[in-house]
Amino acid sequence: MRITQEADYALRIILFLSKKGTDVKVDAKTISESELIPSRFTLKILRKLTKAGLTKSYRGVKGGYSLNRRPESITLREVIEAVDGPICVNRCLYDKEYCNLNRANKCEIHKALDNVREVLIKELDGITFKDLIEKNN
Amino acid sequence: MRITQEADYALRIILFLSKKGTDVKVDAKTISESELIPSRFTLKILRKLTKAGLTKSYRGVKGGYSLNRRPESITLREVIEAVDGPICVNRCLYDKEYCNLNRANKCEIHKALDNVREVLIKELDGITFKDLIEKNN
DNA sequence: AAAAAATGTACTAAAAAGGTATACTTTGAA
DNA sequence: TTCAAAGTATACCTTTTTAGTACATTTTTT
Repeated sequence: MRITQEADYALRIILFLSKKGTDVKVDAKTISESELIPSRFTLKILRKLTKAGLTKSYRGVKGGYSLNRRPESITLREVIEAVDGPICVNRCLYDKEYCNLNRANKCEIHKALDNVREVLIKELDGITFKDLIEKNN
Repeated sequence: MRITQEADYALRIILFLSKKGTDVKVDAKTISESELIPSRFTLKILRKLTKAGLTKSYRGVKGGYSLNRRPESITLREVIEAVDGPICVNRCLYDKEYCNLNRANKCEIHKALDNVREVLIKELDGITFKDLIEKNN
């Protein structure tokens, strides 16, 4: 029932960039040193974030990364999903093949967990990086 | 962000026993066959549930398991926690040693995830096995 | 006393998480 | 016009967790 360490790092990276401002470019080394994330791993995560359209990358000397969207439009959910894949409380719901009862649509447990999942998503979608920056003041 | 397969099995076991009624004793083999849970694994899970006070066990010939509490008093949360341990969205929050930033109390990400955790717990605590049985009708 | 049940501990295999290595491409500046 | 500092892509490796099994023991009913 936990997000991965990788997603936690990703949230920290996006928060870091949000604090810098949308058009500020920062290189991966600076990010990894500021947030204490292993440097190769930082690059890997940034590639996922860039692929998801959350960050922009600049190659070459003086390259780096910046936010690709405004902090108020980025939610916790998006960042977590960019790294960990879709939010999901129970694998049976996400991957019906996996359900050894094949009752996914009838099973009361699964229906209840699906509601829990919706509540969770709604909550994660309700928190933006602008919210997080402002709380800081 | 998922409960384990083991917790999913546990929920199914408790639902199964809830449907039988509080004082009905069922042996592990019957449970495992009805719910398609590997038989040794069923026993292992039932031991955790018994330890947590959710089920009662009877040894010897004609032994088995029954619910130890009324379905209206057992929540999704309790069953999940009996098997997977405490509900936790981010390991840093649960295990402060683990947080490589050591900012757990200041970090806005962590504060936000802690709120998410509370929402999640509240939701899981709000659903009892009586609710699940009744939805079935 | 034998059989049918649960218990306890330890083990193992497979999958996922977390992180690293290597070879490559792009770009700015000397 | 090259070279160093950045990012890219793919593949690999190690550790931890998950999922499940094995085996010897204990309890209880018939």
